[in-house]
Amino acid sequence: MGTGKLKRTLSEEINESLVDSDFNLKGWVMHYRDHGGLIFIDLRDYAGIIQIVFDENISAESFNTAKKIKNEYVISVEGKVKIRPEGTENENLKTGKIEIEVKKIEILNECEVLPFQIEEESDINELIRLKYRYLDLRRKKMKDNLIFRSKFNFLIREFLNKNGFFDIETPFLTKSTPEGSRDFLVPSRLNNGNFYALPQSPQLFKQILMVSGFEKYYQIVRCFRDEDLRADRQPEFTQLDMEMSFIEQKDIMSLSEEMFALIFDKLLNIKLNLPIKIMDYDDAMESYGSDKPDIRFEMRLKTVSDIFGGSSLNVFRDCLSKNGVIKAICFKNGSNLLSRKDIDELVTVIKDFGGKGLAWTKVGKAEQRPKPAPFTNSSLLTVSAQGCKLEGGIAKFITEEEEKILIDRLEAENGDIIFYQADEKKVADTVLGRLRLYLAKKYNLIPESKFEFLWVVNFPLFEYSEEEKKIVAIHHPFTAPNEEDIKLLDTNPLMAKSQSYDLVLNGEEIGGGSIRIHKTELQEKIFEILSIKPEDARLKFGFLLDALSFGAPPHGGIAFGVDRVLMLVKNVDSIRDVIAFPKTQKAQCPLSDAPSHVRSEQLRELGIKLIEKDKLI
RNA sequence: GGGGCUGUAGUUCAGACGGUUAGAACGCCGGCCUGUCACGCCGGAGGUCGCGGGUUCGAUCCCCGUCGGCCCCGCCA
Repeated sequence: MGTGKLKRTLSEEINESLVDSDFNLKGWVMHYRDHGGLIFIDLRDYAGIIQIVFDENISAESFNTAKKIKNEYVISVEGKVKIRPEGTENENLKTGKIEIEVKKIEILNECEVLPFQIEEESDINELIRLKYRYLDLRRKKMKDNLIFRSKFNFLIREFLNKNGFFDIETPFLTKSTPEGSRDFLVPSRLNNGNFYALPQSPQLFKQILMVSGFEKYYQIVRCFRDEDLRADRQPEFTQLDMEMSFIEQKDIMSLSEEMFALIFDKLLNIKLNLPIKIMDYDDAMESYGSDKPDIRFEMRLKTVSDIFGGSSLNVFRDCLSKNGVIKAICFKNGSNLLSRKDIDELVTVIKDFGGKGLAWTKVGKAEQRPKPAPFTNSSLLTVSAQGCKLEGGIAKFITEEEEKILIDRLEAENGDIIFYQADEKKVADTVLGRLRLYLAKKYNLIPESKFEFLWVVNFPLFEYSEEEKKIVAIHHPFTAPNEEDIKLLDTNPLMAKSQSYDLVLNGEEIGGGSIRIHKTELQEKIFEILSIKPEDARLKFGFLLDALSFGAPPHGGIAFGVDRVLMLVKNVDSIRDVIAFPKTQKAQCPLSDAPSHVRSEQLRELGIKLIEKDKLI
């Protein structure tokens, strides 16, 4: 007996108004409850779950077939929609007020015993999840994530199409792009000894499309980087890549904002406050010790170098004499949250962050008490005008005057702890910035349900690389300097700021872009500063330089990390949970078993001979 | 390249000073059950304790190595 006269209906389409109508449903057996003379099945299709009932008095034949059913069998049933008997409704199900009384059933496919249960509450080992990813993706959470992703992509395409953008594909088999990461290489059979590189991003091609006159380009595109993996890094990941001509930084920013506002509104029902806040790179580093500040909480870094000009503390004095800085953060209520042992452990943490040590003082309530005799070693000496005093740690090296200004500047109150870092500016900033995040995470200072966007702008154009002993580009070598900084290129290029912008969400960089250089002369000057020889530039990306010389319009763009945005928005811990078929930390795919050996003929065709790694020169 | 956590039944986890037969829950198999919904009840099967070596009378447990998974640093926008 088969089903099939009726058109298939999805579980979500069935409701109480359809009582006594006949429907055909197809799907997977989620739960199977055999009560002897009555069998219940929770049938799952992609849209949801509905209960179906087999009663031997309604259809003995169906009932007998149903006896053979096990979990995850694929079935097709025909039956009537019935209101459930009073008292047997299931409030946890959208379809919990009704059920399907089955008249006909067909088993479309059976299912082996599962390696893990589909709706297991506890976390299954990720290796097993990935090996049986098709089963993992049957789980509601994973399915929801991927369906959300699909809607997200659709909304973006719709929005950009409405705004005059063209979706144009760019090659995957291409030439190494000038961004910093390691390329995935693809050997060429027709050109033995030569290799394609998979694109780290479509950077050069999208600029060339601007030269071609498309004016507005976008692509939701795979990018490849052969670097070590992290929870938020996969070797292949997806960017929303955009480029526009005759445009300025503020236009790209406001378009991006509009797009995110639409996404948050339509998909999450959250209204974003536009415009998104903008912060200078320098301010971000100064106040948050990071170029991607998490502004969901305060605890800003403060420079206190001036206070300690004449400090009796050797570490501080030495640091200042070497042109270093002293920075501090105030950890609200830290004295109560942290034991002495916790504080000591933070010193180890700080060293992992690259700091030399960690100075601290507790903030206590000042008491009216007689001043101790001079030359005592008590740390309870000082009393500030704010009714607070510093105690413990380095307090004994801090004068009353210093204390007063410190407490003021850090807005410290009774019960707080102040942490200090004395080092060269960049180190002090980043170390304290990381401590800020560490403490916030550990002591739950971050409002989890909040979404805080932030633009970080005015990045330096260059930085000096100690490793390479030369000036390198912060963004990429096609980033345009700020107009007013062009003159600095000849005098002090490291001071020049660029027309670039990063979009940060909850302390994670989710996108970045820049206005590009569209004049050959300026581009050549940049190469010169980067010590890239003209012949090397030609070799690597001569085709872009050529293109720029044929009437390139002013242009710029931005790219967003789709996986990361989805990870944040869906509040999952890893981008693997928003990617259908991700790889393990060793960049392997347990499902397909890639990467794998290839046949020797394949290698011969490619002119490739394998040698053992330790025999490499 | 480095640091941390981890690997015991199909799954999630217990476990022991180094000492009889390594446990639980869920799943699986068999049986019973007409209102369940993570159904229930009765019975049963299921283990190279990741792999290799060492110490020991004896190792799942201790030591060394190795492989895998996850998190992080380096690396990477």
